[in-house]
Amino acid sequence: MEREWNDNQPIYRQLRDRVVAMILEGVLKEGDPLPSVRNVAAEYRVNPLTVLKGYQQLVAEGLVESRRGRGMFINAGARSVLLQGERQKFLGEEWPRIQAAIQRLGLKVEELLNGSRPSSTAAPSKPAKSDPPEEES
Amino acid sequence: MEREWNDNQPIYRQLRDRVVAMILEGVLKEGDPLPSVRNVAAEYRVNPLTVLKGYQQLVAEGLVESRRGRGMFINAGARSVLLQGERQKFLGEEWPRIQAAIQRLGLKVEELLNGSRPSSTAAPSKPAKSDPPEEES
DNA sequence: ACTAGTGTTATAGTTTACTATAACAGTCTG
DNA sequence: CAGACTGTTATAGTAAACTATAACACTAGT
Repeated sequence: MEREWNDNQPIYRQLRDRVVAMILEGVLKEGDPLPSVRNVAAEYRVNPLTVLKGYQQLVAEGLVESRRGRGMFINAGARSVLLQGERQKFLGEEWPRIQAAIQRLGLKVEELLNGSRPSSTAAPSKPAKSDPPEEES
Repeated sequence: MEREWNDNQPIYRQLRDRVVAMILEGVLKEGDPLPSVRNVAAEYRVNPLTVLKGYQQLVAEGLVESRRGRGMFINAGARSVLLQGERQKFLGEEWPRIQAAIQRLGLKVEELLNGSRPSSTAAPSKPAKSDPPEEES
């Protein structure tokens, strides 16, 4: 897990998203306990309240159940619910935006979807003026 | 132009992004004036200060020049600088995240390339349990 | 000079996200 | 019961984003 935060989004939501990702990836299975609020807070150097807020987001979505004194546990069916809901959200809200951005930048969607698996430090050095969309000065 | 705001990101940055998009799309050409701070503020029902903040972001990036009493104007070279910088940012920061999400959701390249130009009300109804990645319970 | 259009700055208040510190409330183990 | 884990709530403070209102500074047209 990464220990750093993205400026674009509040920590508690990023936290929620990470748990969601872990569920989808199968790292966390249904019935499993989430790492404890205090543990996460300590490990990530973040306030326990912030962690709690992220977790309660998941409770509110019905993905996780909280049992006082025991911990927080992933509900049955969480994964398939997520798979469906997140898909819809992605296809309906994110992907269109992303696609527009790709087009604006003169990039090819197919190329991105096919050939690209940049493991980590993949900094493409200057596309060097490839194909600017129309130019009608 | 849309009149609505995304909760995920501060308005001033969304504003900045829209101008960037307009430059890339050629809606705004180099030398053109940006719509005035007060106009935008009025049209979008937003505080002039918020608009200014978005615009000054562009000034700080060297994309736009501000001339007191005249307006704010798009600098020469803005477009190509943008094309390069935004590409790098996209490929380096956004795309890896997006790709991970696509994989997690088990989305298929065809789904993304085909069905994804929903003019408005396009709600895909239940992908109906297509292909969950491994299942080893 | 006046006016109406630009960008810019000042003052001040609200809301949200995050923080620190501390206490409360259950569960389980010894 | 004591102690060590869980989640939860309370209190209070900081910083960022946004807002309302108002004034200042500059440019251009009349």
